[in-house]
Amino acid sequence: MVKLNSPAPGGMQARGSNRDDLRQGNLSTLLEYVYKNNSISRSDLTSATGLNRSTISDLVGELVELKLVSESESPQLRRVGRPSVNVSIADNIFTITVAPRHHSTTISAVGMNGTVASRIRIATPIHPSPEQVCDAVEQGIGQIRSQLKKGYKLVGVAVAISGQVDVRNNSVRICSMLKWVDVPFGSLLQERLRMPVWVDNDGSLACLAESSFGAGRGFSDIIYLFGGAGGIGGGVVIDNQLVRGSRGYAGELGHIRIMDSRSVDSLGLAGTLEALVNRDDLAHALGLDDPEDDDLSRAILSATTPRAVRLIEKKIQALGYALATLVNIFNPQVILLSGFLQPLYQANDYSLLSKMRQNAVAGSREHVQIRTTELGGRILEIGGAQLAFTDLIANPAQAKFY
Amino acid sequence: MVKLNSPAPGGMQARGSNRDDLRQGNLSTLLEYVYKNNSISRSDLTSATGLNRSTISDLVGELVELKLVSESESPQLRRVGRPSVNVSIADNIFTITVAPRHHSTTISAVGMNGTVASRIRIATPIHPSPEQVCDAVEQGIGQIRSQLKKGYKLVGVAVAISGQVDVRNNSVRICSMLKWVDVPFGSLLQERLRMPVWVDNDGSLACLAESSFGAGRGFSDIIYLFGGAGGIGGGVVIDNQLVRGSRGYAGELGHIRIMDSRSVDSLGLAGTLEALVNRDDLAHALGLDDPEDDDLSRAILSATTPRAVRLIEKKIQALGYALATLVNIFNPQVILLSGFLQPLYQANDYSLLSKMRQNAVAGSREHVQIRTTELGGRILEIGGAQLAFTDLIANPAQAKFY
DNA sequence: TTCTATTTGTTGCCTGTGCCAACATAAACC
DNA sequence: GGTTTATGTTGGCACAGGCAACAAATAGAA
Repeated sequence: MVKLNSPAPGGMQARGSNRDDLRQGNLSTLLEYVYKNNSISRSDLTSATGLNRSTISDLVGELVELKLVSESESPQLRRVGRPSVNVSIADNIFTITVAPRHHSTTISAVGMNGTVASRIRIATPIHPSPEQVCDAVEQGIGQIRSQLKKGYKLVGVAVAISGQVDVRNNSVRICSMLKWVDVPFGSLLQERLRMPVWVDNDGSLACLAESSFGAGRGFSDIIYLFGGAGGIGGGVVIDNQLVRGSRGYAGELGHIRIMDSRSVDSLGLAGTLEALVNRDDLAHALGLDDPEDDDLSRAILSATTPRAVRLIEKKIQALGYALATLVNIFNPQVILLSGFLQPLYQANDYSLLSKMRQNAVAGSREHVQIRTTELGGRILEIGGAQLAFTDLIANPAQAKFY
Repeated sequence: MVKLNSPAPGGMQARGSNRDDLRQGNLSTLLEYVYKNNSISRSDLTSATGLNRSTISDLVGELVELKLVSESESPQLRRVGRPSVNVSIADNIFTITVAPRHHSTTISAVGMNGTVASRIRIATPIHPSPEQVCDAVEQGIGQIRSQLKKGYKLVGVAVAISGQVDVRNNSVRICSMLKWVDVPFGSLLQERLRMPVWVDNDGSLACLAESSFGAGRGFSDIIYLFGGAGGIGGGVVIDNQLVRGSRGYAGELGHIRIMDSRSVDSLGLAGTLEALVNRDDLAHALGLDDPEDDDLSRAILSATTPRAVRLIEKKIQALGYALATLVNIFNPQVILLSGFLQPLYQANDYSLLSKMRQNAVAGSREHVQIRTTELGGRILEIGGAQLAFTDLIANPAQAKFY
C-alpha cells in the first residue's frame, strides 16, 4: 500500500498524539482500506486493523455520516455465520486530473471508486502558455460538471507534468514539452478554479499508480521506468513510500549516466540512459516514422534486419547498465518497465537480466524481478487521483468539496 | 531526526491504533527527544510535542519509573518563571558495538548518553572465521562488563560489517574484508551471547550517525559517501528515513557505473565510481605507500607534481559524475563526503561542484550542498548505538536488559 | 524586602475513545 | 426446528490526555 507523505513538515520533529489524533488516524486507516479495496466487509476491516468489532462499527458509522462510504448488504458468501455488512467507497466523489501536452490538454473526472467517469481532450495552440492551459482546464471542468450525475463532489485538481515539478509549491521548474520555465502553475490554476490543485511529475504519478494498483501491487520497494517520445522518466518507491526528494525533483532516472558517449539526452547531458536508449533511434532503425507505441512495440519484437537487431541489443545492454546502477543503489524487489522499454525487455529478457546481474552487487541482484506494467492509458488518471485523494484520506473528517 | 523503521512488517497493511498504542507512542516520542538531546527540560518537551503539561508530567514520570531517564534540578537559566525540571537520559544504559576488521575486532560500550565508555581491540587471525570473531566479542564483552560501573544495563550488540548485510535476518551476504560469504553472523553471536544482536552495513551505520548527530543534522534528504582502503561505501537518507531496500543491501553507492573503463572495483565491476576513484591510485601517484588517512589527505591537498595534480583532477571529475547521477535520482539537500573523498573535495571544490552541476537536472542541482563529515573515529560506534537503541526507543515499556 | 508578573509543576475532574461482555441476529449445517 | 458459527448491537468500563485552578519558583521593579 504505497503512500504519499502528507504536506511534509520539513525537518519538523515528531509531535505527540492525543485522543483526537487517535480517532482521526483510525478513521483515515479505515477509509484507506475501503479506498484501496473499493469495497470491503466490516469483518475484514476488523481483522485487518486489529480493532474491536464495536469500534469498527462506530468508526464506519462516522464515515457513513460523512458520506464518504456507504454500507450495503453483503453479497452471498455461502459462509457460516451472520453475513457481514459491506462498506463501499462513495460513488459521487471525484477528482479532476489534468495532463497538458504539446497541442492538447486532457481533463478527466476520476471517481474515488477508480472509474474514469468522463474524459475530455481540448485542443490548445502548440506549446500553450499556462494561461491557455488554464483556459482549457476551466472549459473542460465546465463540461465535466454538466456530464456528471447530480450530487457529485470534487476534491480538487491533479496535474501531471512531463517535467520537473517543485511539489512544495506546485510550480513547474522546467517542462520542455510545454516550453515552460518556472511557472507557478498550481497557484495560477488554483486561483482560477478556487479549489485545491496538486501538481506533480508524470513519472512519479505513474509510479504511484502502478505500485498501488498495477504490477507493483504488494511490493514495498519498486523502481518504475517509462520510455516515451519525450525521453525516459521514472519513479521510485522505497518502503511503501514514493521518493520525492527535498523538493520533488527526485526520480529523474533517465538522466543517470552510464557510459562515455557523445549522444546527449533531452537536457543535453551526454552518456545518460535517455541519451543512449532513445525512441527515435529505434524507430529510425526499424524504418518507422513517428510510430504509434503499439507499432513500435511490434516492430521491435519482430525485428529481423541485422542493423535493427544490433541496435536493439545495444539498447538492451545500455538499459541493463542503468538497471544495475539502480539495483545497487536501491536493492528493489521489482523493476517495472513501461513504454518502449517494455518491448526491449520482451525482445530479449535474458540479455537484459544478465547484463543487469553482471553489474549489480551480489545481494541485490539475486531476488530482483523485472516486470512489465499493467495499467495502460489510464495510468496518469489513476496516479493523479491518488495524489488528489491523499489529503482526503489522511483527514476524512476535514473533507471539503467543490 | 533520522529514523530507522522498526522490524518492518514486510508489505503488511497499516493497523489501527488503540489507546495503548497512543500511550506507547507518546512515551516513545518523549524518550526519543531525550535521547537525541541527551538532556531536555520538561517545558521544552511540552512545546515540542504539543502535549499538555500534565500529560508530560505523567509520561516522564513513567519513564523515570522505568529507569530510562532521570529528573534533575534545572541549570540556572536566568529566565522569568518557575524553572523547569530537566530530563536526562539514564547514564547506565549501554550498547555493545562491534567492528570486525582484517586482523582485529573492536568492541565498545556506548552509553545511551553518547559516551564511549570503554573500547577494546582484540587481535584475531587474519581473515578471522565467524567463530573467531564470536570468541573475540565474547572475550571483549567480558572485559567490558568488568570495566563498567556497577548497575549498568546492556540492550544488545550492534555489528558493523564492511560488506553486504541482509538486515532481515542479520546475516552477512558477502564481506570481502573478512572473506565471509553467507554467514548468519547475527544468529551465531546471538546464540553465544544470549542477547539481541543487530548487524548492518558500515556505510549505512555511518550515514545514520552522521545524519542524526553530525554534518547531516537538520537535513531530511542526505547522501553520504565514504572513501576508504576497501573502496567506496555510502548511505542514503530520504525523508528522514535510512534507505535500506528490500533486504538491506541498498546504498552500494560505490558500484554505480559512470563511464567506460577497464578499471574494475573490488567486486570486479568496470567503470564504477569505486573503480575510477581509487585510494591506491592516489597514494601511488603521490608517492605514498599504504599511508594513513591524514597523511594521504595532506598529500592530496598539497600535491604539486603535474602527474598527481592531473590524477586528482581526474578523480574529481569522476566523482562529479557520480554525484550528478545521485542528485538526479534523489534530489537531496546535502551530500556528505568522508574518508579520502573529503580532501578531493577540498582540493578543488569548485571543480567538483561544477562537474556535478553540469550533469544534474535543473531543479535538483540548484540547492544541493556538498559538505564534509563531522564525526571522526567514533562514527561507527555512534551509528551502531543508534541501531541498537532503536527498539528500546520504539517501545520503552517493553525494555529488556542483559 | 516586598510585591508583581511570569512560567512551570501539581491536582482533581472531565471528556471521549476504544474495549469488553452479554445479547441479538442471520446465515449454514444437521 | 435446533445447533453451530460468525457478526452486529448495546451499555458500561477503563484510562489517556485535556483543562482549570492552584501552588511554587524565579526575575524584576518598587
